Amino acid sequence: MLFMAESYDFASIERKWQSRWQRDAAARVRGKDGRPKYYTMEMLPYPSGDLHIGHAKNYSLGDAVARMMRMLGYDVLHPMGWDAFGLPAENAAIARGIDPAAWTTENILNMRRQIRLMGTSYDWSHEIATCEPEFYRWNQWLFLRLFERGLAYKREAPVNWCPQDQTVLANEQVQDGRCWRCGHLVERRNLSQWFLRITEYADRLLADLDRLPGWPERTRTMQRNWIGRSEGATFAFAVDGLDASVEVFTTRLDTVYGVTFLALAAEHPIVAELRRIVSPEHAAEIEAFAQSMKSKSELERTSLMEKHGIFTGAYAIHPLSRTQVPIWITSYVLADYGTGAVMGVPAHDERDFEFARKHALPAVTVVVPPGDAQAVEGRVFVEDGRLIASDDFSEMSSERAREAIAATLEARSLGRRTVNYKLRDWLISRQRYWGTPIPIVHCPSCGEVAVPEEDLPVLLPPGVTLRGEGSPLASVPEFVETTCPSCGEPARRESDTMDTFFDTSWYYLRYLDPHNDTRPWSLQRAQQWMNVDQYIGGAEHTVLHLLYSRFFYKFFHDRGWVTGPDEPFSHLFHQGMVLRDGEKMSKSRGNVVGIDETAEKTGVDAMRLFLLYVTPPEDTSDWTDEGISGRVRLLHRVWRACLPFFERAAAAGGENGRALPQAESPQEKALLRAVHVVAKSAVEETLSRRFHYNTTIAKLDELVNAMTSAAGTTSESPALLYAVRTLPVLIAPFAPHIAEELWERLGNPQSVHFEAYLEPDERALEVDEVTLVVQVNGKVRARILVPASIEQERALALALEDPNVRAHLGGKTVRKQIYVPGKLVNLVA
RNA sequence: GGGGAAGUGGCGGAAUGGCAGACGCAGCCGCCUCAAAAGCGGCCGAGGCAACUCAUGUGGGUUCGACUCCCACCUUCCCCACCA
Repeated sequence: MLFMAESYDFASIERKWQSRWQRDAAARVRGKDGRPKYYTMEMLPYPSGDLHIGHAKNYSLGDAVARMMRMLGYDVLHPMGWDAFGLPAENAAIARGIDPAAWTTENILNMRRQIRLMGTSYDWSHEIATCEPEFYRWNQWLFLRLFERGLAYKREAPVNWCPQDQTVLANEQVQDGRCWRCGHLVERRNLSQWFLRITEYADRLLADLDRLPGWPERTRTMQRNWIGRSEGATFAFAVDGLDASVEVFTTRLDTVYGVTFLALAAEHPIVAELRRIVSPEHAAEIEAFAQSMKSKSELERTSLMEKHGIFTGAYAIHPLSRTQVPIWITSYVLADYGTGAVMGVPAHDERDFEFARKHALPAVTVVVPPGDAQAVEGRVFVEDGRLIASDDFSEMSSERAREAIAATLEARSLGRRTVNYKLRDWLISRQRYWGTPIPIVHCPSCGEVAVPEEDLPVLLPPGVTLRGEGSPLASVPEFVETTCPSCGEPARRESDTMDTFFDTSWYYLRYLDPHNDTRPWSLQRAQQWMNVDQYIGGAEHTVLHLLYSRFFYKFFHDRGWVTGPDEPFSHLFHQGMVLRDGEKMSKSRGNVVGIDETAEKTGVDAMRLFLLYVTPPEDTSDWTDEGISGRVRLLHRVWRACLPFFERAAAAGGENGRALPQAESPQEKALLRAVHVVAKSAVEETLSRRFHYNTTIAKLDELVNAMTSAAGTTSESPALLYAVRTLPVLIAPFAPHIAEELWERLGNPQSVHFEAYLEPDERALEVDEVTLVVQVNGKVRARILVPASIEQERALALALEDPNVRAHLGGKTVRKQIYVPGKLVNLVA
């Protein structure tokens, strides 16, 4: 051997191209050059410190999509930013006695470096960080637009309070009765808080899910369930001995004659009044029960399933039967759903049944199954059926009875048909520092006054000592003490900050126009770029971020700030998690795969290929060191396949040999086909938005195998040269560094990422010969090699000639012949 | 309790009505090497000497033909969960 062949040195190749791409701003959008727009983005990260492998999977996929779409001729906007406000920064600041801004900035610097280290193609000229005044002033501006429309309001209500994080939480942020962030049990507290009236949009948020075919079905279903629409009726029971009534909501008006008690939540406003009219003993019991409910956490009250309750001593009058029913206070009625009171129908509701049995309340059967009416006596029957013992409504079907009873209640002004939602208004106040100050001033005479637009942003005061208790901003006199913008008298500034989900409900619009200092974004930019064509991120945001964003976008649409469809994300894709050797990665387990180490050990091209190859992107992937070494091997094979052509191809000039050559042999034909099979897969997986690049990369393996064996027999074939010249284009979206390096070494002056992707060529994809499977009665009995263009007659004749086929036919007559061109013949005897 | 997704070799997966197991990982054998690594070539679901038979969670069904479609069941994972 005269000299050592140069081997694939991923470290220097990756370093070289990352700095060159950054210098050339290679991923900038092109602007108006007639190409169709494509807005694709990944969910922006929280700057927690280090990029983890889950981010890497998200961005490997997102970057492959962006690069594919660019090479397919689109003007691609692919931005990145930072979800930079939030509790971890504040907690880190408390623990270390530092400024959350400093901690956040440091993390952003590190993670931006790591995202670049992955060789991703983001257009950094659109970068945003939500903690910067030039971003959050527009949070405040948008809040004021919501406020002036009555969609932002302050109200005292029982809310979720996390004692660990010392702040309130939105419903969506309570999981299994615990804080989504720290896992601490959530308490119930009555506090005055800011809400956004998302319930105003409940109907549209629900109905429009049907107009999002580009969203995963499970995500739409989960949102549907979360919104939880139910149709029913609301009607009132008069309280005996009191000039007041209690409204109840029900979806089962057909069971109304089965009511044997009325059940109230402990917080129901009528409870205080009842205490006045009942005996002192009952009043004392009511007080004690209400107190015991108050002291219990939401989880204890609702998830422990034990149904507690007491009789109040008061009675209500059934609006239809005019009978007396006892009024109970129970643990299982929710204060903030429906009316906070329910009609108790033990015979036809599981929960009422359980409660009635425990407290010896009677059950009255009023709906029976069509067949055996006796069968349900003494048991709970929750299905629809035929009514009995229900005055004029007896003998009706449940469905008809619901209509008829509702009509009667409406005619007599006793009630009305109503729709209820599980969705509650979105609580956005947070008693924390590191978030957007709510731009409101509380004036003793004027009430809640909006901070004038010219005074925005209300800046977060710097240098606040954070102790992790109390409301940090409330303890800063220079911040809180102000004058009323309306009357000029002394007033107090609102000290709550916003939930960070406010920031991420519209950040995709700020990306479009990140430096606009007169508006959050311009209508022109929104018209040019919205909607987001592809959004890729984890499934954990299904009912949080993705629902809030839809709400905001509909509001913007109604105000005319965006045009076109009133949904922000036309296509949504959830990538799966990444495990390591079947286990979750965590610092405590010590099994975290670091981006920096991986870049050093295997290179990021191999990492990107592995993450896309190991599973379909929506599935959970398992990171193994052996697995990634398979992708490293592939890249070495790619390199070696191209290596002998560096000098020759460069000398021949980049543009030569781009046309599909004539295949001189079956092997060459197969090689050319393998090239176009990769292209076909890549294009189809991209445009279908299935993104199963695992199959594309498997075909790339096959191509490289074919190139390796072709090189073993002939090194001068035009087909092999064509494959070598085309390979960098094929792999550019998935392994961008090696693609660029090979492209340059093969004599191309311009970046491979500006090339058009290889258009799958039908001539290259077609085959001359196919293996026809011959079945007899559905079982494979022969395989015959035939010309691809074979006629049906001829194929059947050849099939019948096969000795094994004849043996299995055993002389019987063929009753039926199935012929699938290019695939199989089935002879049914 | 409700809803959703999924069950295929030792492992990740491919095939979505037409040759089950592409491609890779692991393993085994060989070549190369003084040796090892790398690389290259081969084998790799089970049974059988073979012809073949069996095999995609289980049981049915539709079909010339089912991993794929339908029904029932089992298992796993995820989400919601006293929402009247």
